[in-house]
Amino acid sequence: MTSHNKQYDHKKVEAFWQDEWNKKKLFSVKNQGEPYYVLEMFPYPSGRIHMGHVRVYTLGDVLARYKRAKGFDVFHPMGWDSFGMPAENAAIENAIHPKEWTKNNIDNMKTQLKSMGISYDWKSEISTCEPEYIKEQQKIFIKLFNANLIYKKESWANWDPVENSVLANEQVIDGKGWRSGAPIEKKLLNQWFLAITKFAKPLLDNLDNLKEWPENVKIMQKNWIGESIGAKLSLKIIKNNIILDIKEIEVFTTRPDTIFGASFVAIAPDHTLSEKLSKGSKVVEKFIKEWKKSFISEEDLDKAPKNGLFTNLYVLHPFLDIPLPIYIANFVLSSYGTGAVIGVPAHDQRDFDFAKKYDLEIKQVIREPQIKKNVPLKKAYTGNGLLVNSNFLNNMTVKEAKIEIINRFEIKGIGKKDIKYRLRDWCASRQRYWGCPIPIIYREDGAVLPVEQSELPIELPTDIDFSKGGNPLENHPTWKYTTCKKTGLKALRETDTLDTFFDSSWYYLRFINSKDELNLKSDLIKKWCPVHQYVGGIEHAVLHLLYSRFLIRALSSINEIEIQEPFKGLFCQGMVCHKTYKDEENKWVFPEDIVKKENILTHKITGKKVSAIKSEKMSKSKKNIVDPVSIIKDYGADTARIFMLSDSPPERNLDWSNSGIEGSRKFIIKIWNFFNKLNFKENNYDKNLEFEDYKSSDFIKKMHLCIYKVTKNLDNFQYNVAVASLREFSNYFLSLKLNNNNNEILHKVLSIWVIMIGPIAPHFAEELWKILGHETLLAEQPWPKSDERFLQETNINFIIQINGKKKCVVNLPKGLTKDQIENIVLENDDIKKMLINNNIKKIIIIPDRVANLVV
RNA sequence: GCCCACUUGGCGGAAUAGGUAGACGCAAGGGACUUAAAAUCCCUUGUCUGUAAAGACGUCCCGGUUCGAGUCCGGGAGUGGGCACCA
Repeated sequence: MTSHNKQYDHKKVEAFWQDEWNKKKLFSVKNQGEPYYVLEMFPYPSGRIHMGHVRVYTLGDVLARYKRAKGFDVFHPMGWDSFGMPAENAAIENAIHPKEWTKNNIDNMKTQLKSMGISYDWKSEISTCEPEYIKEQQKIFIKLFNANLIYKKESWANWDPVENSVLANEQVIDGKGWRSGAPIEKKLLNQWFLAITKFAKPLLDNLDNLKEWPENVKIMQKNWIGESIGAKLSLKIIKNNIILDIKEIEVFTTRPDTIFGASFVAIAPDHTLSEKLSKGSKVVEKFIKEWKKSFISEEDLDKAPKNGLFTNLYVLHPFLDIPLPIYIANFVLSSYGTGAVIGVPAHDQRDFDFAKKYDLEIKQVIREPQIKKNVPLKKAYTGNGLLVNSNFLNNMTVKEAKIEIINRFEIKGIGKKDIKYRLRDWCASRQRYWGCPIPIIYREDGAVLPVEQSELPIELPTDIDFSKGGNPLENHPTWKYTTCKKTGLKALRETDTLDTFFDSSWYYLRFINSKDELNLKSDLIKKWCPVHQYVGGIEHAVLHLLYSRFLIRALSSINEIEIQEPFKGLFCQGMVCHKTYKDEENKWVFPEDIVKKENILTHKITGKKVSAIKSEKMSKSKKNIVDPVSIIKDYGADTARIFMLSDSPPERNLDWSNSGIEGSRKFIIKIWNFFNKLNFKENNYDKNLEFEDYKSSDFIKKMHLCIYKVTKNLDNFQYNVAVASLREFSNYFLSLKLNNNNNEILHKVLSIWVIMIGPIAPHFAEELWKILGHETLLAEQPWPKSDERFLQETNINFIIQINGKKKCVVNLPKGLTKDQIENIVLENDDIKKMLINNNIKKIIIIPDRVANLVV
């Protein structure tokens, strides 16, 4: 038994129990019970965990421990997303090899993660830069290559001149590289693409079946895939004596109903016609050249002025026989639809802005229902209404007109219904060293072939020189030179490596049998997949999660795997935020360097005045980082965990505060002191619980209510409320005036409470469990069940309202009839007084809840 | 510009099914203990009126549905996040 009144030594306690769990291999798969795969997004090994990690891994661990207690066979692995840019940057800046840098970081982060006491099955650890992982990934690549789901094409790429590499569009922020910050230029490159657009429809449709995904993530993916139902339409070019071999332009429009309002056609600067025109025209050539340089984010472009260049060409309006001018315009994207649009200024805002600028006709063809007179439009009208000025479409609704006009297109043989997606194929090529090599060779006779299986994995060369810049593999003296094993012909290796999103698109499959050869059709994968609960940041709502969904579908379409979706349940946690401060020179200041005197904030060292800005996501640049390693050292993992879980709902942002972490520590010490005052003698309990003020039945009732609440809260991811419910009940037992501290009921109730705090503060709970005299491990205890009988109230507080406002509360037995209640209400003295000058018009009675008198 | 989310005391937040708004915590104030401080414990704390009893108001704003709205519907404002001009 633990000695009394000793200090709670979190370092000793936490290390001890982590060791015990480890020795007993508690967190390995048991192969009994219903399988439950809990996975948190694996980290990039930056070298130090941050508060965001602490939050997400705490959330995942609460779930894993809770499900284990509930009898599930929990699989909870952890690994490393270990390829990527920072290792290469470190190599350049600090002359350390990426492999070594990454390995050191993993070692450090693993130690830090272990200090948090998370219930990982470390046996299954994986790292995406290891040869075993690369090998399996290259096999997957070859499968997709052979099925034509990976292909090479020339395409505009975002060229980062500092990194000498291509960035995906979504990796470009404000026209700059998301890591280098360098302005991005357009460059045409031949690159590897994954055919995600082939799966646009099923990826979209199956979102409806992801019942355990947050609605906002599904909406984001839906918008990202962006299905548009419209029409494809061919327009004849007239008065064409410039380009003779192009006789018509194909446009895609989602609003074919507005065709009678069309006043121009706009094509993308890289449309075939634009390119042809540029060869014969200096003006066009200059316009396109400017467009190539002016790569800025699409968002900025949205706000930027619409620019266009008249081509001196016209198309013929298919129904009005009038010429419509063709413009090359900066707001038309070649990657969407056909790269050409038909401009209807009255009913599309971009077309409206363009028409205003170039003085084109704005002809309204849909009447707004509210407005009667024909007032000139101030902006485009995109809503519903009846068609006007539209010949045979007049008086139809938008919906009817769409159907009719497509009909007419088909009769005339100029167009038809068409569906387009805004989703683009996934560019997976990276001109970098620290990534998975693409297992392809280019033979001297021109053949492009996958590497033979027996040669896998193709590993990176270790002797690498970063001093030249550019693509290190391309620059390596020997690595790329090889021969074709079948023919003996000379060949060159592909020197692009894979986007790290590829690595993270299937890693959850690798965990399952991390050491053996990957068999995607194995029973183990069928047993554990899809992942029952995936936890991670909302920032991955689209890319990572959509790519993962795609990869499974691609493999499943070629019969390589038998699951359709990677993640059954998804939970996205909020960011960890902290106050930011700036001094008078507008420089960020560390919060710990600030002193407060009479409500004036000053810098501890410089003495300069400092002002609080706001609470923002923790980031190094804003100096509002709190280091979890020192927090765990000073306060302990359990205190950090309790703080992470209290107060803020997991899906919302959490504000770091010192008083919050202090409060969590006080709670632990308070409970600790209480438990140390107890003195249970096993097998010698007093059966009758005696309190000065309470009946034991109340105590048991409250305990069952607590079980009910905490269980429900955990099931609903309301971890903050679960902590509150546990504190609420602890406030109750802490306040009891005990006559006897060796009581069986008390022992039982406290044991149950300790089991329930287990997933939240696991080391602390083990320690309390020991104080209670148990010789088992708390982590192995089953979750308690609340007994319905104790949740039934015999009396309820019944509310009496007058005109919907609460007037008084009476305590009534449960189950009274409406008539009985009405009598009681009308006989109530307070109510009688209030009714003296009023006539009752109506009485509404909801038994066991409320009565409302309408007067 | 477009899309999404959010808005409840001094603060973080709670509130099955529309039925006692403010659980739990933080901060603040008062008290006890102490030579003193820290720690701990006890009390108070949505706003307004009132000595009090009590009453009125109150979940971003405006309107609606309802006997009854934090909760449902329509419109608006503010804050945060995302974005690839998606025709």
